Amino acid sequence: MSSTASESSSQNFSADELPKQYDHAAAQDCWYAYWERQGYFHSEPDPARQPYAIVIPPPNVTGALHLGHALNNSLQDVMIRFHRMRGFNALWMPGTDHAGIATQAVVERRLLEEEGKSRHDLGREALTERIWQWKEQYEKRILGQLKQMGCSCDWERTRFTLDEVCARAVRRTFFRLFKDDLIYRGKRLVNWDTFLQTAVSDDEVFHETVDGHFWHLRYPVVDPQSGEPTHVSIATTRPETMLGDSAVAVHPDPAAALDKAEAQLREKLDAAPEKEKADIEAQLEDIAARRRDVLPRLEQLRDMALAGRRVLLPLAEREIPLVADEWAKPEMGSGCVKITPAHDVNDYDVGLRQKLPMHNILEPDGTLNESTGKYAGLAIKAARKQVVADLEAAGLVEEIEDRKIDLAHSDRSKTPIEPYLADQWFVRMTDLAQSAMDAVADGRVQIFPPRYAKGYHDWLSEKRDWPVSRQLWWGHRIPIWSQRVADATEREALAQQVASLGAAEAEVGTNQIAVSIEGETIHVCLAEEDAELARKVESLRFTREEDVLDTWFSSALWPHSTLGWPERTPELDYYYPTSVLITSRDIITLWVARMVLSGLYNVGEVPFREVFIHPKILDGYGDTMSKSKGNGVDPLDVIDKFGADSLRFAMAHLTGDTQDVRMPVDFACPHCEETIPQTKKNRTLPRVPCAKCGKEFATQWAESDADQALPRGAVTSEKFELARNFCNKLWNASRFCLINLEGYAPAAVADAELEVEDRWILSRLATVTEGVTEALGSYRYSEAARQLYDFAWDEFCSFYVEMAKARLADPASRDVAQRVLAHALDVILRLLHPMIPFITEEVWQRLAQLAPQRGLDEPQAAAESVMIAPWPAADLDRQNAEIESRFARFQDVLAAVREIRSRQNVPPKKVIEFAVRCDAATAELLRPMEPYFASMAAARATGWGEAVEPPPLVATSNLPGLEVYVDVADLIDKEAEIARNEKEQQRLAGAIGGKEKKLANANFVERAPADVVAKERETLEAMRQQLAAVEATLERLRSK
RNA sequence: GGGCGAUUAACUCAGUUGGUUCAGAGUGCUUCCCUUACAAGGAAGAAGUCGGGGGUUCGAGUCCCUCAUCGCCCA
Repeated sequence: MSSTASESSSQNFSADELPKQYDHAAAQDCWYAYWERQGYFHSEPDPARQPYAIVIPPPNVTGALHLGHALNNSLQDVMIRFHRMRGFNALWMPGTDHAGIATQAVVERRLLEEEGKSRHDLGREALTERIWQWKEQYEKRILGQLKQMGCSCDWERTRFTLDEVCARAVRRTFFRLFKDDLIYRGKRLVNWDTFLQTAVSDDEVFHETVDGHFWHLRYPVVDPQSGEPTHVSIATTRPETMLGDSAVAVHPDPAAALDKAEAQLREKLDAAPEKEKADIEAQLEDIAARRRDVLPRLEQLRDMALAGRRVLLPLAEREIPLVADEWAKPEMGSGCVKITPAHDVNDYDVGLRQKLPMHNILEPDGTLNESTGKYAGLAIKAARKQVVADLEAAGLVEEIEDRKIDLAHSDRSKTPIEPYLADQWFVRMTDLAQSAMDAVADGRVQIFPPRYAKGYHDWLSEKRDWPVSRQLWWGHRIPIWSQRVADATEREALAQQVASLGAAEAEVGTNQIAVSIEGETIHVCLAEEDAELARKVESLRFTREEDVLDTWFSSALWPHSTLGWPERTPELDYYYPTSVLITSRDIITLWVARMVLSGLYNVGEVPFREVFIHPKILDGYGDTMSKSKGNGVDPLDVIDKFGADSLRFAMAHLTGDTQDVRMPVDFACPHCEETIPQTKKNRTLPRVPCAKCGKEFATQWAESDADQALPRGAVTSEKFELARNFCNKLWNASRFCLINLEGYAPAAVADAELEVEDRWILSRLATVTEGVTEALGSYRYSEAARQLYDFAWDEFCSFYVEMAKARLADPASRDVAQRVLAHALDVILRLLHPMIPFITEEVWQRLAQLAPQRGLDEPQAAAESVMIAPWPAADLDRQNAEIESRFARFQDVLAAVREIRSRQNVPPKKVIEFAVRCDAATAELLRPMEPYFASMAAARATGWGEAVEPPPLVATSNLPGLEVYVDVADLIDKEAEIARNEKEQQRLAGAIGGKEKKLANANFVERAPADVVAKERETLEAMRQQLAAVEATLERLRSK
């Protein structure tokens, strides 16, 4: 449907050439290619212009984009296009993230499902080769999706977190950290994914409550003396871990602990609502009982612990100490607790406090290791069964309780997490975290909405060291080579050798090689990917670390790595710090904080001046959208059905500053287009019947051949209809303009030539331009969208265009009307372009064919594309409060006439007569609008002013200061009019009573500002007049 | 347990420094209209004790306290 800009020639549009419905698909293909061809997306450093830069939060190559991405990227594109139009040299840096564990997990899972192979069957090289293939496929798909959404990224600069440029930045950063002694290796308890055989971060763990058991076990006391217990009882949900126990703990002061627990319960009891009191009281009784029955025994055990007594760990037949530690809770269970430092987070802390040995009982694959003797090789589940059986045989199982257990699962493999002691590389965070906190505290980085700064600070202030190693094959391999040596002498010798080896090109401790000593281990870090040097290091019997870096390590560098750091490129000089980062709140800590600290560390400057955190989209039930729930909306389905502009406008329209927004989700029936609300029930079915046409369609769950044979029902939302309808409205208003611009001749328009409606629309246009500019400038997207929606629809379409019709038909007034119309449309298109780029370009290009020069003061050639047109400046001289209030008067009277027509059921085509009683000034204002009452309400005015007398049988409408009479003698529904007036009488009487009371209140009159009081008096007076008019009308109606 | 958000019409949401006739929009619903830009439209209508309670104030949807419910994050 679109003609390209290049073939622009003056022509006229007839109604037939322009479809009544906007064809989004055609416009999208045409104009995206055009923009790309013209090079509008590309940005080069240009010191003469001010830069505006955004780096994309790189989407994971794990899968296709979802609605959250659509939101995130729509908002970025709005900002980029807005600033590009404002004259900034705008760069949007695109790219994707290798998403280490997530991507490897997906590929590994497919490998297992489709070929029955594990990654070890393939080997490192072959597996990463597979993942690269996956990456190529998805990167292409993701970038294609962004293009379909209209994103104006600089594709020539597309990066990938694992490409050479990013790799170099990662390598250099790691090396610097290493050299600055900010990298160290340590044993830590990590969340171990036994399926993927890697540590996962806390953020990659989700908790689920499952049915489990609580095993109460007995450990024999070694050589019990008389009066001492022969056994201690402990309880566990994971009995197999007892093989790794290092101690049994009892509280050092059980009496005090019970006191404290009791005090807390009492406090809770006082505050608790009635229904919870009984429960708390029961707990208090339990504590009292414990004080009586259990406390003496615990104190005895405590004394035994202090005396260094031991218990015998069954099965392992190992003696372990009784220790006194506060982790043991006298108010719970037996009051004693087993301590397994290598396999429980809390126990790990106890282990450190009590200096206990840490017995690791697991192999990385989740089987028990050789230290467990006869259990070695068993998987956890089997080992558990065997351990329990053996303990039962030994008579050491007291009781087995059923219990709900909170079990951590890996988000990646969906298998249970095992706490596991492993060697990990860490980044020391103390100073780095502080630098990132300072940057936000002193405003170098501003976060919007500001409340999110708190979470950022709280998280950073813990300054927890960052575990950066991942036991994966997909990622940046850690550039460290290590070797254990026998003693200090050997260590010195080796260090010398490393030094000499580097000497040819660089020296140890310079910018190529760095060395650190950890006990008897020497670590060597290389700054560059240098196969030659690496070989030399390896020839000295150093072996390279197998692990790769946490994905976030490379993402953290994104704002400067994409600009070429560590090279000091012109891009880095010019675009860094970037302008804003637009992202969602779940990665403020994971990503934003780390970008700030690494930017400061590497470049010495923050990565961005501002951060905008946008809401998260939930479905109508408040659930997060996800494929696994079946409530995920695919942006491509939305684009297909509603168009990219509708998707984008809807995204902007819902972006306020709340933390999430709800979007009720529907199925779109492929047979009849009907939307069928999605319920928690039908969203998991393979096929769903349409509520309207009754035919069935398939969902994402369709598996059987029969189900898959059905046409697929897309998941969408009715929320997009608002945006689609708006685009269509804009299209049709544009269509009207295009059809009526025949013979347009650009010329300056003098103020004297302007009609009331011209001055009104120009005044409103100035205000809206100002408002939208301000709203976008402060990330108030929904505000900007709403202002534009209301203005374009309710003011431009409903009034200005309607009123232009008559003027366009009259040769005497046609020219000016055309010029103002073209100008107004021009500004509206520019204001809307950042949100709805395709349709605005489509119209812009067509408009150019009829009206290549536009503007009122001094018509000028329009830009060749709206994308590079200048952002409208608010013409504040055109703002005119008097015209606006005068126009509002007209709108009120028009609405009153229409309302009377409607309530009296006047046939649409019947012309009615009306008169308005008002003061002379108002009459003067309204009289010139008479033609518009004719065209917009089929009403002929018969009189204006104070002298107007109501006809005998009349329908009325009372407005403050004026009264509208419609002569409907031949068709009046008298009773309805009486009823309506009585209701109005009541309402006014009530309102007047309230006002009178308020004004009689001395407090109000004295303390409220004078203008407020005066206003109140005025309205009271107006209301009294209205009441009098209503009463007069009633009297007339009743007397007839 | 700590922090943060939300609670306004049947649904999804606006409501910017407390102040006019301020309780609004879109969807849905009701009535009418295929009127020469637009039925993805036009004209009109019904519909809400602004979650509960307390407080500050002449005046509270708006500010403060508190409770309830839902949700998110952190430990």
